[in-house]
This record gives sequence, C-alpha cells and structure tokens, in this order.
Amino acid sequence: MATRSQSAARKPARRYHHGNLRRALLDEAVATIRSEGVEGLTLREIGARLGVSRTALYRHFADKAALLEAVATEGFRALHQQLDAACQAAGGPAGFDEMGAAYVRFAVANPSHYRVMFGGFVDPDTRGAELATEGAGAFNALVDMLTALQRDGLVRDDDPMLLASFVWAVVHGVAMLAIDGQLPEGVSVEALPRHTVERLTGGIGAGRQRPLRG
Amino acid sequence: MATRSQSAARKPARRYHHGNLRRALLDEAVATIRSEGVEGLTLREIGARLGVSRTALYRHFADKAALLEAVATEGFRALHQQLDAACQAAGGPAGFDEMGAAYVRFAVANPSHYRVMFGGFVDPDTRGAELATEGAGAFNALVDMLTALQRDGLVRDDDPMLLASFVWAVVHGVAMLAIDGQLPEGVSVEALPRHTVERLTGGIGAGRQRPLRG
DNA sequence: ACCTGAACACCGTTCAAGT
DNA sequence: ACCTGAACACCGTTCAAGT
Repeated sequence: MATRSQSAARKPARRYHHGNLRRALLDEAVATIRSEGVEGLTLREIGARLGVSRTALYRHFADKAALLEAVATEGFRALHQQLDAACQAAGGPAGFDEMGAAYVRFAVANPSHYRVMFGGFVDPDTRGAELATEGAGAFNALVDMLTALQRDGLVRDDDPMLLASFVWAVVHGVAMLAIDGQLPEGVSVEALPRHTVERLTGGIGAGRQRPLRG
Repeated sequence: MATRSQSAARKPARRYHHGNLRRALLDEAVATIRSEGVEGLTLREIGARLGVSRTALYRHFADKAALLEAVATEGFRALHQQLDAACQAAGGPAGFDEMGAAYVRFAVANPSHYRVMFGGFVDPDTRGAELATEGAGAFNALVDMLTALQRDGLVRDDDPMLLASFVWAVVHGVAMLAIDGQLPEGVSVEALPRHTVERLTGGIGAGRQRPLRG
C-alpha cells in the first residue's frame, strides 16, 4: 500500500492519472453498474469520478461497447473463480450441487453485472477473443465436472457439450428469473438452487428419484 | 380504404393523426425493435415514421419506459397465445413437449422483443397491473399443463408453482443462451428443444429413462 | 504516449401555445 | 382532447491542441 492522496479523485490539481487508468476505469464501471445499473453508466461520469477528462477513456477502450465487453469479461472471470472454489470446497459428486448453488448466488449477488454478461450488450459476432476465452473457461469448469460424474457412472453417457449446455441453461434460467423478480410468490430464492439441482438430476417425472450420490 | 395521401407521413399538411395513435405507436415500436434492436429505438424516430411530432407520444405513454413496458406486455400476450396453440394442436401429454418447443421458437424468432420482456427494462417494483396479468396468464398455461400431467400420474406430486418455476427456468435459460449465441459449436438450435424436454422429464442421471407418456 | 477542452450530432423530456 | 415547435439538460464521440 503506497501512500496516496485520498482526495486525488476529486481535485483537478493533479493533471495526469499516472498508473493503470484502464484498470481504474474498469473498476469504476463495475462499481457504477453495481450501484446504478447498466443504464446509469455514463462515460462522462466515470471520467469525472476518477478526476479525468471525459475523453481520456478512449485511450484505453474503443468505445462504450468495448468497455462493457471488458466488464462482461471480468464477470466471467469472477464467476469461473467462484465456481471452482465451490467445486473444490465440496469434493466429489457433491461439488456439482455446490457449483449450481454458487452460480445462482453469483447472479443474485451481482444482478446488474450478470446482465451485462448475458443481456445482449455484446454482439456475438464481434465478440473479442478475451471474452470468448473467459466464457469458455467458466463453461469448461462445468464440462469437466460432468465428465467426471460420467466416469463414475453417475451421469448418463451423453455428449458432454450438449449435457453441459442443458445444465448451464437451467441454472442460467433460474438465475435470470430470480433477478427479474419473475418467480411467483412463495418461491424463495434460497430454496431454489437446492430444488433446481434435485429436479435437474432426477427429472420432473413421477416415480422414485435417485440422487447422484445414491 | 378511405382515400389517403400516400405521402402523409412526409408532408406536414395533414395536422392530426386521427385514429388509434397509441396502437400505431406500439406497433411501430415493436417493428423497430425487431429490425433495429432495443438500443435502436428512439422516440423521435418512431414519431417521424408515423408523420407525427416527437412529443405526440407523451399523450399516450408516460415516458419511454412505459412504452417499453407496453411492448413487453404485448410480447407476453403473443407468447401466451402461441403456447396455447401448440398445446392444443397436440392433445394430451405430448402437448407439454410442444409447449416447450413453441416457447424456444418464439424467443428465437423474436429475440429483441423477448429481451424487452426479460432484459430488466421494466422495474419489477413499478411493474404495472396489465403486464403482471399478461405474464401470469402465460405462466398459468404452464401450471395448468403440469397439474393435468400430475393428475395422470405422469409428473411427480410436487408444488405446481415450484415445478412450473423450474420448467419455465429451463426453457427460459435455453432460449436466452440460444439468443445470445452462447451455445457451443455443434449444438443446434433445432435439436435443442427436443433434447431439453427429454432431459427435463428424465433428468440427467444415469439409468433407464422413462418418457412422460410411457 | 497520454490527456485536455471545445464542438458536433444526437437523445428524452418539458412546456407554453395552437386547433 | 390532441398535437406542435422551441427549448433544456443530457448523452457518446471526434479532433485539434497541449505536455
């Protein structure tokens, strides 16, 4: 921790923002999105907040869309890390349950950030390499878990990609509805992840259910 | 067809837009969103497109957010109708499969409109009564289907609301990922609905699967 | 290289005024 | 009631100029 003027962001006396401005812009954008939502993010204000001209940003990002793409990339990185942590905390098949819960928890804890990742802010066609890599990384964490479960004979022998897509869609859908407040009265966000994983593994059909570890 | 100047939209000679302007504004908004996306929707342009002042809209909608909420309401109405149609076309338990497929089809056919319905454009707290009614209507179509299947012993005896939430989340998640282009290479949008319903009913666990109609 | 300040072409929204 | 046109306070982005 280097000594630093606490009011550096407010006073315009300091002319240049030496240091990692790109990083600072990105952090400020994430913070603003968290507190104000995506639609509350303006390039002018995050510049002002950092005590920097409103065009300084263009030295580090092509435009606003590029900044949002960087925010999304950051989100996938954080999500991936939390999935790994949850999976590692509980070893074995139980890790699958924990991953699902961690996924929904991330979305509910960071709704606006999550929306930037999936809300159509980044054009799939012009998606950059870094975002693709980071997104694939999080996805692969799930694929790895599923193939491990397949090896143990706990998950049906199906194309892992297709299976992972389905599982991802399920937790993604639950997370989205929870964020949107579209879950009906009486369906608690806390109970949902557990119920989700139960139905995910056992299906909705009638008859005896068998959990993955059974 | 009354005789009408074809260039009425361009020339300011015709002063008033008699007729249902609210309806016209809504239709124009939906059309613009379809062709340009939500971020391409400007109140000024849809006014111009209708040969009307850019502030005329405020006689019919409180603001842009209110217009978007009306667009979302319209979307839920259309979705509900298509779900009913699919369910009716195939009678019995097969109606469930068709509903799932119809849901994903609707989202993929109207990606931008679908995003307005679920993309956080309408604040859950200030959500109007009409939107809530229309959304609940579509949801209830699913609840009804599930309770019917429960009566036939084809779906597990669980809280229908919770069950419906789960099923909705699954198709919603699949639809969202498909729209976002986040489905991995080789996972076709056509095959996905069928696979979704299969995994939905049977689960992802290993062992013999039994379809709902079995 | 990195940052600035003025300028441009857009927005949504308000409001007094017209019919 | 319904619509208009000017005006206001905002945007993102460009660009010549500064260090």
